[in-house]
Amino acid sequence: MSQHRHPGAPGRAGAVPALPDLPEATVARLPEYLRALHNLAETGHETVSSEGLASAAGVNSAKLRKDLSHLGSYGTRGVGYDIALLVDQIESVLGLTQCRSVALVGVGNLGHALAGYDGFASRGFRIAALLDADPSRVGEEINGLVVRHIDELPRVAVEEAIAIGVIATPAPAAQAVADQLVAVGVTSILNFAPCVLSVPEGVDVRKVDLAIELQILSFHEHRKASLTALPAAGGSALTALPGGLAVTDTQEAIGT
Amino acid sequence: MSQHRHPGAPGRAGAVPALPDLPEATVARLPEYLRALHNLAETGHETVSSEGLASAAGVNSAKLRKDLSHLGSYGTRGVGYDIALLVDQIESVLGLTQCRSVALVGVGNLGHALAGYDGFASRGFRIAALLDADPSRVGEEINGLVVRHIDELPRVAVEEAIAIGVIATPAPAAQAVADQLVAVGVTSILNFAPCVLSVPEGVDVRKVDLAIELQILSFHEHRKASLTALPAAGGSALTALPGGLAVTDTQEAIGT
DNA sequence: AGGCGCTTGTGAAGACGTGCACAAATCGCG
DNA sequence: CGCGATTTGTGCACGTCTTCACAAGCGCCT
Repeated sequence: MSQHRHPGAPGRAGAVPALPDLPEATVARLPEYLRALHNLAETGHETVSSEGLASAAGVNSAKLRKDLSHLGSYGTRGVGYDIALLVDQIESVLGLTQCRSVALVGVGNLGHALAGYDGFASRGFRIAALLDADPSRVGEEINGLVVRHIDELPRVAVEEAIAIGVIATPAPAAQAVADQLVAVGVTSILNFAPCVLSVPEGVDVRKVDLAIELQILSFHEHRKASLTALPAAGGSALTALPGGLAVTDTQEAIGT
Repeated sequence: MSQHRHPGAPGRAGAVPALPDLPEATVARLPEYLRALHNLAETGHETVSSEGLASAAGVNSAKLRKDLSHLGSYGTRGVGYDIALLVDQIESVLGLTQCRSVALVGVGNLGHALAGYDGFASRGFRIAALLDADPSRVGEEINGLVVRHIDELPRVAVEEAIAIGVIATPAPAAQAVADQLVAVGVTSILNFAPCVLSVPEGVDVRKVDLAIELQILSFHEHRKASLTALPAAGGSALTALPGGLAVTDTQEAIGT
């Protein structure tokens, strides 16, 4: 399929030493650390303590230290972490030293927005192709890119060296698109369609469902409402809300 | 703030017995079950086994049974789950029996798409207000809703009984918006801006970062590439890819 | 040079989530 | 009426993740 090759050393110290088999939970947090580090670097910092970086990333400092230790960290006791070095390390581990090309399938409401989202380019991803099955959408130009028909995927995949596929189609079309992506050698898929994709082993699928997030919030909202309503009485009471409300672990309040 | 009340019984058997303090992991999966159940209901099914529902939702059947048992499930041994009853149960637990009003702040690229996303309405959420700080965007009509200035938030929050705030602004503006939302009594926020929000206790924040998802995929892509490249030799080898590839837990391949 | 304060890295314990495997329960059929 | 097929609900063991607490290491100041 596609032959990847890490182009030389990351830039500074030792080249990728090994792939230390990181815990998934750690991998999921590394991008957040990376973003926080970039922010810190832009504000002129040279080094940062685990405490500082942790609060910037919204996590516990012990967790952060353990996460970084997993990738054979480069901190200095009594000082902290060298920001530039750490950025290089994390980017190297995440495989961000090379720009990966993304094919976006489905140029509807959401696809349109994703095509114009500049957060991708700024993190080293290049939207290399826009595809859609609807002929009336083919030919449209979005953000400097022309929408092509999904049947052109095989050619596009080779021409643009597509590494990642993003599915932003309606749910009924998603499985077929996924099959087509897999057929042309894509092994990483980001799925925005509200459905389960079945893919062969070796293909990674991550799902983002906006409605699910709202429903989870709804649950907590419902629970909070019950907690403040039930303890009072049964009827319709305009109870003054007590000081201590419910707490969840989604994100902790940061004092400072 | 807003007095919620579950309007009578869910529709059939016992009214919400209590709030059984579900595990977070379970709560996160309930919406997925709900979607699968709706699909099944539309295709004419009356009941479904844990195995069937599990595969439709992309999870393990044991996990599904345990999840459902947490909310005092209503399955019948030897038969399965009554779909209509289960839908009512889950919707009741998630607090979806009432339609919740959402305020969407930030009508840029992403906000535009979210405003037009019909997946919200179909799951019982109503986008009740569009807000933006940019005067040039105020007054624009999107999907039948007029964009209003963020300073009108206090009035809008009361008029529309806003329960959930969605932040789709650029990162630098997100914290200020969050503060404003909290100030008008919103206790659930869905944040699309790539930054950490600091909110008081009792306020739930869920974050969706599209770029982070891509970076996680990038890591796995990177790892898969290393696994197929390193074991061979050091140089540039066009190694035939072995049969057994890497597997991740994000989503398993479904054989059937 | 030596001590002191600060910060990292990590062992260990606890909390949480997952999956197996099986007993209990229900239905349908002879 | 009883039996077998089927499926739920769950006790238990295992693995993963989190958090605490502290020793080891580093730089700075005297």
